[in-house]
Amino acid sequence: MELSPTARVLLGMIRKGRRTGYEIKQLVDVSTRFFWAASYGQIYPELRRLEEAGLIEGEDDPTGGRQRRAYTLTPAGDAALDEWLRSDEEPAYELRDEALLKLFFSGELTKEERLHIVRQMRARHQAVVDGLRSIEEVAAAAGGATYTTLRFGLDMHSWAVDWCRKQEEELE
Amino acid sequence: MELSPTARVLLGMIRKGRRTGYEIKQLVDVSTRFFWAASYGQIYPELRRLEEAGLIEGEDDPTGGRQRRAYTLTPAGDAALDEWLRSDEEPAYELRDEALLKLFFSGELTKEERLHIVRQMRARHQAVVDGLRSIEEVAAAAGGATYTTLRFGLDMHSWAVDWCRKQEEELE
DNA sequence: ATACTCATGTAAGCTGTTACATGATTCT
DNA sequence: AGAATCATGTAACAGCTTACATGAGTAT
Repeated sequence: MELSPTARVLLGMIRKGRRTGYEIKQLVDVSTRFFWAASYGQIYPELRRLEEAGLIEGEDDPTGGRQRRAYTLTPAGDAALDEWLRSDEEPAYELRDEALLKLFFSGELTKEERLHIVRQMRARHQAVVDGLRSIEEVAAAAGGATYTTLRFGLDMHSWAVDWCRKQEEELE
Repeated sequence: MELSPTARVLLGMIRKGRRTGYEIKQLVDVSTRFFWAASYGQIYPELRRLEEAGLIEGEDDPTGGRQRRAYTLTPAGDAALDEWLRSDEEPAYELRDEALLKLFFSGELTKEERLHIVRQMRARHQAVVDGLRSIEEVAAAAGGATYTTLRFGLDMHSWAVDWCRKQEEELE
């Protein structure tokens, strides 16, 4: 059972506990967002597809008159998630960094302009560091693999901030 | 003049010298690929659009009976490239790392299985390091901004390799 | 001969975002 | 009363990859 990119994060989040599409979106935004984003436009249609495929089971669960549908994994969904987690295929890795592209083409710019690009780049990484730090305590309490990945993000973007600073010093 | 993502790399590559679509693809694959990829399916249609928009100028330049079309920047294209390079907008940054997502959801796996994921992740980063090292000498000779960005890639993925190794030690 | 590289291009399909629409509940 | 949050969903569009098609020149 080949899972779509969004299906991977949905199954993973649902295994952590019974979830609605809305809750999954909130969770993604405070945890995997920096290396695996998802939007409502992907989440809701994909939840329907996964239910049709028998990997998850939805149950209407309104709060008052407000509609709500919560999902749990079926045994097939549980197996599909494990199969993906244990698969040997080379995991996808994709990066798109506009600041780096600007830097690549900055050969004909002045020193000040190049410096400006590096500062933009540093600010970008710093913003991610700040965002991750603000949720670090919660993640640290949860501990385990969740916290490990957050640490990776924090350490990597901090490393990038340092790299930019060094670059700025060289240019000054 | 708002440039499409692919247009940015095309204009930048063409400013470095008169180029064909094929040459641009080769160049991208040995330079920006690790932070900004492009495929033929994007390159050729976009070259046509940029010519229609008056940012580049194409000239037929066959080698024997083999068709070939080489492009140069128009003054408008040159200005558009500079405008983008100097713009103040927050540069886009996007990362999609499947290994990290697996790690995030690895809470219910055994230690061996988690170790396997980290090793996959390390191999992934190591492959990029190897790829970049193989072109390092050429880039170092060219020097300047081109080499700086290659160094960033080399240093960042080397850092990631080290991070994985530490993680592996902790798990062993 | 045949395989590889040079060279251009398109069609189908997948993935994703953005913007919008709808409506209920809760907080100030 | 009005704003924010909870909650679901869709339509339009943007961007990209893959696979294929075509054909010429070059190296083995």
